[in-house]
Amino acid sequence: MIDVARLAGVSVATVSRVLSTPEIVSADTRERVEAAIRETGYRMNAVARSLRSQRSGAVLVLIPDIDNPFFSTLLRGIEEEAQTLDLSVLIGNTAGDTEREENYLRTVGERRADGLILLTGRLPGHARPDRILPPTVVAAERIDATLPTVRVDNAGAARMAVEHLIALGHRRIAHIAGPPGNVLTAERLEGYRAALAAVDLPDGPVRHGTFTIPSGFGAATALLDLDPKVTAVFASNDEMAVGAIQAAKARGLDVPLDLSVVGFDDISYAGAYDPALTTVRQPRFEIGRTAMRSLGRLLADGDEGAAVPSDEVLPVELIVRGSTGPA
Amino acid sequence: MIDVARLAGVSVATVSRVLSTPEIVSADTRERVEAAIRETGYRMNAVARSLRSQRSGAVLVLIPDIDNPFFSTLLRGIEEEAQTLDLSVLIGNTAGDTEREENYLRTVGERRADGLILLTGRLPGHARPDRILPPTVVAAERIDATLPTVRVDNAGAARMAVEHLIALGHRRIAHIAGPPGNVLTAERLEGYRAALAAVDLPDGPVRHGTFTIPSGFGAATALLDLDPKVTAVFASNDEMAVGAIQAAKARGLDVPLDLSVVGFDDISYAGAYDPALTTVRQPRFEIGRTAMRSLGRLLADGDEGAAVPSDEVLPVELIVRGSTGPA
DNA sequence: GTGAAAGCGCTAACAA
DNA sequence: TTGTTAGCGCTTTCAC
Repeated sequence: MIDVARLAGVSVATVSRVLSTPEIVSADTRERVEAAIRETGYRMNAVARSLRSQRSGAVLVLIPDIDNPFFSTLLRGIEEEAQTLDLSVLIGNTAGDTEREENYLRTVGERRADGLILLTGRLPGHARPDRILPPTVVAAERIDATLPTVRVDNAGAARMAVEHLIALGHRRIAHIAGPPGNVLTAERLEGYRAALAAVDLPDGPVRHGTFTIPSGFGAATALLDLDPKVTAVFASNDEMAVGAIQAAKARGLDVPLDLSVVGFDDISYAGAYDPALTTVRQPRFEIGRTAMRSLGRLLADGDEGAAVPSDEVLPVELIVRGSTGPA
Repeated sequence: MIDVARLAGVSVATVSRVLSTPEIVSADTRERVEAAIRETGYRMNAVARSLRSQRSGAVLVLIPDIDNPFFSTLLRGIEEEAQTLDLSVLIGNTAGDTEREENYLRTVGERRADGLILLTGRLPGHARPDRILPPTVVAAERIDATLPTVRVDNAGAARMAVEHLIALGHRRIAHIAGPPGNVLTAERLEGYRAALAAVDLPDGPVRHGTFTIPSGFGAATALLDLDPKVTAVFASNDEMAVGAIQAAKARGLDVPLDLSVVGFDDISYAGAYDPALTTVRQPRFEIGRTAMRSLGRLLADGDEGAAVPSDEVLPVELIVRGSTGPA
């Protein structure tokens, strides 16, 4: 920077101004400085800037499993928006490990990141209420009413899925829920029940899975054993729905002729499966993008904006494909 | 740090030593300082350390599409190893956009990152030979003989896949290749031809796709129209293999009874598909991990290690599942 | 083994 | 509008 200043015949302060607030520099000087920057091939040292300005210009994304297509799309949305905000994205794959979470949180304690996006579905640091979190936005799940959140209406979306089955004439509709204790599990189960209750249908059988294909297979097998008159299954995510289809095929049932199956999420290969999966599409990319946008606002506003934690609910869409048909 | 020093009755220099090189501090002082750190809840400012030590402690990963399961697993491997090396991972999703690539490269010019991992399959900056790249490792594809690379033997792996078909008695084996001009396309095509040549079989028909399901569908349809006597297809990746299976089903062919299909990559849902896909598994996680490990070494060694660019070739594995059977 | 002090490369008062 | 200067919080000689 000293070199640039010398070449342009100005002080380093002026060079700094051209870089951060060009509008307060006279057009003439600005051009001279810009020419000097080009000529010297000068690149700002972002670390020095961060030290002085007390902002790292980076955000940390805590993600349970980057390899899960659901989260990787969220991440892509985050990344896209971060780029337009000129912020860097640090990733922290926690693999559900609390210790790793703690490790990564240290990162922001050490000022490597200014803000935090939580995709982990739970509060870090054992939710210790004494711990002061940096500017934080929660995506995909509402885990704390005091934190700004971007999510979908899971209960409403589940209800939409089950109403689709009801409209097709199904009356005995089973549910493969997620693991007990999970927020998503509870909300989607609630939506399932609400849809049935709305048309005075009794609850069908319910089994819990773990959001994986094998668990969906197992749950569907149990369900079909329990009540062979079931004609439709609503699974709490697409993986379990695929497992359910496999279970149906395994016992010689045709999907959708003998059994209709609806999933949740619309992961990328839902449409490629045979039969193509009817499911509820979450706007994952948009959720990520919106979360990043909110965090950007939070960082720009200082502490003011944090006073009113936002709760943005994005719309879902029912995608009807080949895995559902008339009862 | 001043507070900690005061509380422990030492100078800030000693606190710094306890943090970075504890072994040169006497056990007694060290304990006093550590106690003071705990008591004050002091956290090191990583930015100040970076400024002083001229190392950001971060690496930048340039990735074409974070949403592609192939790349997200690579990224997970990178992340995992980075964590053990105590390095942060910055992601740059380029979406194949040269301008974005340039933008991200600026990041390292600005000293936000110390090193670079390229998953992009091409040299950034229009491969301008004048440009000096920071410590860089290339993963998954060999794009430059002067850069350390971690990859698999694509030709050998493709050959392995085709030999599997030959062993099953197939004699008329078609190939769905990737887009022309692509390194992977060329290497896998070469392996396909080598396998056939080794047993004096003529080349089967070849069509190019774009590594997507629809392109695989289109290519397989064209192939089957062209030569109905084809009994097996080797696709250059799993997505196109799935497309090929869909094409076969669409014309009433059974897989694997009428047509055997082999893919490449073993993406996560290859095993979930119906029929489950026979494919060549790339050790994606290991590739990422190894690339990060190499970069870590590069960063630790300074410029010395860069003299001999490494080329690590990791083993692949043929995963035989339901999509292939006897001719 | 420990302390004093000089920066790392910027930004932001404050002056001019 | 521009320059001077005092740090941001650390690490690392160089003394002692």
